[in-house]
Amino acid sequence: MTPNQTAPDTPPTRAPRGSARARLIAAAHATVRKQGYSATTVDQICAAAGVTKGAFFHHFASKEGLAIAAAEGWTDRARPMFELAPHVHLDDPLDRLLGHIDFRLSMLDGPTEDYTCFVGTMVQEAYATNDRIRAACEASINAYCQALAPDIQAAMDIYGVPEDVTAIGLAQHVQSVLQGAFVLAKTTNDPAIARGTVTHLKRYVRMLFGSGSAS
Amino acid sequence: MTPNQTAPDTPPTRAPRGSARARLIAAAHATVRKQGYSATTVDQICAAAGVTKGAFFHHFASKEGLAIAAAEGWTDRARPMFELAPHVHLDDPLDRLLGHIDFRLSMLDGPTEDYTCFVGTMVQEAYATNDRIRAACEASINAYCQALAPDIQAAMDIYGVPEDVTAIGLAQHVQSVLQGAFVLAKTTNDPAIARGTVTHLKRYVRMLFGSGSAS
DNA sequence: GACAACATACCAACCAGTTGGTATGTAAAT
DNA sequence: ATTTACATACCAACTGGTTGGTATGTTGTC
Repeated sequence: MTPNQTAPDTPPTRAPRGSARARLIAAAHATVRKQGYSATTVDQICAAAGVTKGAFFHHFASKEGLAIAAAEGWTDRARPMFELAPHVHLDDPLDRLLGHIDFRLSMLDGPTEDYTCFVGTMVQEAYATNDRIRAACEASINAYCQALAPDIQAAMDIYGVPEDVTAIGLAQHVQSVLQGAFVLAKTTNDPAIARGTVTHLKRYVRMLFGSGSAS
Repeated sequence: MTPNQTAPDTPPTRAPRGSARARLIAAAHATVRKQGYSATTVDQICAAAGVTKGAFFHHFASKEGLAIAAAEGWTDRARPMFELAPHVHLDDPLDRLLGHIDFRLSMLDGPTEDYTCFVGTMVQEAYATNDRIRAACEASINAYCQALAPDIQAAMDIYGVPEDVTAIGLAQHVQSVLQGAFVLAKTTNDPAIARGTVTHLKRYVRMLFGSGSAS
């Protein structure tokens, strides 16, 4: 007759053993993208992950520890998404670059927190107050730019670009426009402006490489 | 002999009466740009402004109230800086636009928190959780784009641009690249990448308008 | 002397992190 | 093939410090 014994065999849908760490990182991604880092509490992350605080501090030494692990996890999560996209199999490197921009453009849809960047959001709150988090965010952004650079370099070798344009510099510009697009999208809570700005980016890349691709 | 009575007549350099509101807004700008909104406490803002909590809640109903006032104050603070810059007196609207980009480029120097955007930082933490702050940030960004649009439109009328490029859309792109430049600068705590990305923006504008200005 | 502009003292809620414990797996010893 | 010993994974309750906000007192100004 005890009221909390609704059924004799209903452990409250506890998450499978061993999944807590991954669930906490995923919960951090979701919650921080929506609310920012400081406004996100450890309790909120635990609730979203479906684990208790004890599990949290078993896997991470502190909230900062999770933040750093989540920044690394963000890179791991993004990598396959970009590497498995269809445009990577195109022959022409410029087509691959433009295909990537189109791919990023197609992601700008749905709720804001579903397409914005975890590390871009977090670094804004951490750059001056927590250098370890800042460095973890830098590493993640840097990995993205480094992944983009080879195709850009190959396109430069074929088509040529104005002097003092570098592959890594243009990759950083791509990343920069995307991050700015996210900020603008947040001001209206609508991806329309973001799509416009990424479309400008695509036009710039086309113009830079002589307005004609090989295909 | 009480040790904290160093001098009989030293009121602890209290701020002049009537300045508290403006000082609090300026302190909010500085502190939020450095730490973000959530990590910034009311006590910190009061300390930076040199006033007490009583003064804070005399002028603002809540922390949210200050945030909204500070977003409006950000627009007021930026306006004269842009309107009084020398390039606004150039005859050619494209020269004025390029002059503005150069002006923004020249601001990318010194400590990160001195050139980044208050509303851009704040909206990232507020877009999903506080619609009043979000709307105040939107208004500030929008005012900037609206201020930029007339020169862009005039340049378009003279030089022409590809179809489906609009003045307001290009103004939003300029703002977007700047916001992205700030995010990238925060990842390295160095404005070098930001300068690179704004240089790409300048090249894009030049190419868009046919690569030759009037002057 | 009345009202605005502050200052001081205080509070309830909240938050990161701790404590002490339990459940589950695993490997060596018998 | 058990038992013993230990390690990992997790949980619920608690705590000390912090935070946004309030209640009340004081000072300058018209």
